[in-house]
Amino acid sequence: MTRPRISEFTVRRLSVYLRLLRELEAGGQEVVSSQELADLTGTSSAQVRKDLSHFGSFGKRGQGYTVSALTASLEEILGVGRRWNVALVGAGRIGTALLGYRDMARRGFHIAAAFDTDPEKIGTTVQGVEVVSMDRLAAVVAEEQLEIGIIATPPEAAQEAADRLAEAGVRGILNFAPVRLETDGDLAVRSMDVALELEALSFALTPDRSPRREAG
Amino acid sequence: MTRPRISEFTVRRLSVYLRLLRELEAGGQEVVSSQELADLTGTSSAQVRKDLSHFGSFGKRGQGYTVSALTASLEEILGVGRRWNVALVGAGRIGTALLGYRDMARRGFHIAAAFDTDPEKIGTTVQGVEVVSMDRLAAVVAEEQLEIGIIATPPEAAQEAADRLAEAGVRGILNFAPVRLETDGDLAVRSMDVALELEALSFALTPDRSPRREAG
DNA sequence: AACTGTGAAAACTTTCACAGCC
DNA sequence: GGCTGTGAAAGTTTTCACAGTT
Repeated sequence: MTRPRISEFTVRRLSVYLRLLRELEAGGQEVVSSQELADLTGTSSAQVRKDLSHFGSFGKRGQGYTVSALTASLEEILGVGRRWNVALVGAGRIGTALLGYRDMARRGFHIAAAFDTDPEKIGTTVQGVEVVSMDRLAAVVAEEQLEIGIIATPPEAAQEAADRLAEAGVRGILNFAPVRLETDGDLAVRSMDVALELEALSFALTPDRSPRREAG
Repeated sequence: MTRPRISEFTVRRLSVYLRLLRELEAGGQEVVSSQELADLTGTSSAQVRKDLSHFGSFGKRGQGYTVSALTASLEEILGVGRRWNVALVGAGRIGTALLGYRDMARRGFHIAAAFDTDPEKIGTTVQGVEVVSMDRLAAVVAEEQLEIGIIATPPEAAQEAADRLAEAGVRGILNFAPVRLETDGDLAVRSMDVALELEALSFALTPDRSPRREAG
């Protein structure tokens, strides 16, 4: 039996469970039930059990889950028990904010180099990371075995950044530019888009004024 | 007939369609088909038509959609044809990056004030916006009629920021802190979480090592 | 002929509810 | 008694496929 395709929803929740489990572990709690995990992460106990069941059987009936063991299992499942080397493209404000995000390194995501096209920036150091010319992207990605790329460029430069990262051998991209990236199917891509989220809020806060079918 | 609950998926896609339509309009294109919209935004033509059908009938059979008219309709549906006044809580690196995001203001989301607790920052100006003490949050939100709050604080300060924003009368929150916010049901909340997205990439790039049932 | 709008079918996700184990 | 693991049911989203309109 091959692993059934795991949905994005499940993966997202596993991350949330893991974050909580680490807090519980730091607080000295040794055992946790699916109900408690659910209450603290905003889902249902059945959902927690179903999510975990895709990967195996981690609890003891009548008892619950051992916090430390489940933490370790989720780290292995998510692949975060290791170091990921990351290439950042774009050393502007978003890039700088990411470079200063200490949590990222603590969680195993190490930004090895920041690439930019601005000659003023190249050669400088931002938050302790060197800014390197885009021309050297392929070489540095190969040399330092960077597997994940973060795109924090202006929108018009994002597609080329993605192309270059993919060609250089990166296997996943986190995209902050508000554009849809065209990529090969074997490249994992996720996007974060502030404008989209704000528009979703705007929709939620806007009274319905759209055309409507009559009743009856 | 009341409007059926519109899913987050649909809202997200409407935003994407709108962004594309604006580009097409700027490029002088007058008519677009659901197929073209789908190809350019990465979905299916049936999905485009179904999404729009929740709000009315915007196209002409045999012809397609008038770009300018559909743009205007989507702006009205999403509620982005107006100005939204925004409160930013946290004037650190993420806050600064957001303040510098020119697109936000151009799209109608105006950050009116940035709140912080750091006495060093209060009174200064970041990207043209004044940094104000958290003590004045309620007063400023009321006075300037701020309806949306953005939380860009450290995680441990996020819940209090949310409570204060809600109490001050904000109706929606965009949360950048990696915590789950407890809020009243009538407050719209959306979260953006870099760590979660990176872990989702990590999962996608990690070969399956989880326990497995035997075949047969 | 081209393309929309939409019920019906398929696919997917969540919840239910209970057997099984501690 | 308490709690997990899991099939089955319910609910949600996407895709299909075609009648209807220009």
